[in-house]
Amino acid sequence: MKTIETKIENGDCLNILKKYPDNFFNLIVTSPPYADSRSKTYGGIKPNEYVEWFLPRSEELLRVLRSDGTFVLNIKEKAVNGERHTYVLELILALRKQGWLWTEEFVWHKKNCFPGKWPNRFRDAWERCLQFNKSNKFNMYQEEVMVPMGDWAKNRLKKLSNTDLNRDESKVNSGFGKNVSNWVGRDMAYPTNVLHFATECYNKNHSAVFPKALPEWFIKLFTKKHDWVLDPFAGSGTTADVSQGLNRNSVGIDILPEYCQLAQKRIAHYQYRLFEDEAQYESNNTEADSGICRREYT
Amino acid sequence: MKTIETKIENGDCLNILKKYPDNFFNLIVTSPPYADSRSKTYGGIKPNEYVEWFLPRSEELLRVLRSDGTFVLNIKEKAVNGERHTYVLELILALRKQGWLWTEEFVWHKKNCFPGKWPNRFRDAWERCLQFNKSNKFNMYQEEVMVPMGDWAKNRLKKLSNTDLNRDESKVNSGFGKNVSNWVGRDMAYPTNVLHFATECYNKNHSAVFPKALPEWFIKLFTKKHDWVLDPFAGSGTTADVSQGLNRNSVGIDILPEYCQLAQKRIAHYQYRLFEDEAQYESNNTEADSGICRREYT
DNA sequence: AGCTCTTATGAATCATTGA
DNA sequence: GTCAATGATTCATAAGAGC
Repeated sequence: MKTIETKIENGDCLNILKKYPDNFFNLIVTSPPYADSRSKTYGGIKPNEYVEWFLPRSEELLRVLRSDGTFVLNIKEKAVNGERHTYVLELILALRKQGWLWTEEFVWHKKNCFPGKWPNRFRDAWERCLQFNKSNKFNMYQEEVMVPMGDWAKNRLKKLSNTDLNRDESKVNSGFGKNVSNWVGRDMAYPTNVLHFATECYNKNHSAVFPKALPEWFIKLFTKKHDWVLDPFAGSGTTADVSQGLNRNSVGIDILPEYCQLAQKRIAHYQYRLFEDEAQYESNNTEADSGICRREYT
Repeated sequence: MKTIETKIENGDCLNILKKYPDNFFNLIVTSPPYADSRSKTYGGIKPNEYVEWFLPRSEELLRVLRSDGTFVLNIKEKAVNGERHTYVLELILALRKQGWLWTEEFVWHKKNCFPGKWPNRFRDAWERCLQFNKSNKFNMYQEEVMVPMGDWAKNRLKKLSNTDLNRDESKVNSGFGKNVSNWVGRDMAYPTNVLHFATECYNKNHSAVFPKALPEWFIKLFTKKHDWVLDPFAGSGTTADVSQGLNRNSVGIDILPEYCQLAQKRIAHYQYRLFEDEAQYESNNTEADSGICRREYT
């Protein structure tokens, strides 16, 4: 029986990370503050200053990441003066100069993107999930994110409506039945580099970052149990929460005390639920208060 | 009834375009030869030389495009030595320096992408469709590409609740949902910047996989009938073919004579079919104008 | 368990107005 | 003239309640 640690630390990751040794984390997955958004609540970095702001922090990330580990960066540039800003492109180029390998770019398709209408632009329904590595020998557990084909097909068929049929030209033309026959006999399929997740929109009083499904997918793909996961811009602690649920150790850092408190509460809540479920749980409030949360694993 | 012109020209677009006047085309949509791929069949440009090769040609494109026109570039970087190459990012930055505005990046999600398995990479299921403009006052006919609303709308609009009327401002006080009655009776919605098209894989002898649905969508969105469409890397002539079918004038340029012959044949065939089925063709067109769906949701 | 119906809200963007 | 705040526009999802 091993213990899972879940730490929430308050401060700028640039400073906090100094405490951590080289080559420690197996995965860094984060959604940093986007340029020029939430300027009131999150210290708003200007698009033109974004790369300059980011690089010292990514330098620390490069140090604490293991050589077989992975860094996943969820980000999307906004429209400025009718154009997409280029700071994300410049960031990718700068990170490569810093020593990172730009291994892959996943697309997160936001199925329920924000509504709106403009004369010269459609709604933005996707974000980048940039994968960086220190070496091209990195750990990847592809089987852990395989899609069960049978269930998927069952669900898909059940939910199939006439609107779906109208929208799906290829199904109409090529015959849906023919495709179904392809699925028979195959249980699991590997995914692609396009991820389809909806943003979470339940009642929340803080600005949501990414949906749990997003870090969950990358944690499964790039780590195994008892590995260490870092989120240097933790926000309300989604990554730490998910890591705990998947039996991964994790560290979440955020500069705002309010967010750290929220994250702490999420983790504590989880601990409490566990406590109820399992009688032999040994309570350790001292550590929980100091930002460490232990979870049993059998 | 006016005449639609469809020209196929053999040669390097860098030279051919010199014949064309400034501010002539309403839309340029193309899928240029990707760097380092198809090197045997298409004169393979090396990734490191790609920007340098592209810029003189895009200079001509900038000249022949009208100031209210749009340039759509379908492209995707390949993995080189385990990394995504950066030439597309560099190209975007270079095009901006050349005077283009980088207005938007659409994602083309390839639903039936090429099968395969690698130890450190999933299948690549998306490509970029980069939108560039000469000014932020460009023509966009959004109604032409509207899609049916989801099933949710049917139930949602049956009864207007009071919460719809006073949606409280959670983060950004945007006064949302003030007039839900606007939705009643609507059955079409505007699309997003994520496009779901299947690749056409029936013609194995052409190396370019450019499904008709892709240029079709952009032609409908950015041009009206009798406008001029250019594809400077026409390949087998998909853009010209589709333009003709949508009653747009077009010019397709390709450096390979074989491709030009293929394209020529496609157009002739189509013309013949047009002549035969004129009545039916007109009616189809009316339907298309009223919003037949070419887009899929997952 | 399942299913239907209700309801809140999400890293949005542009045009206009005001300082 | 540049920058900042405000108003207007809008779609799809999942939690939760009810049956």
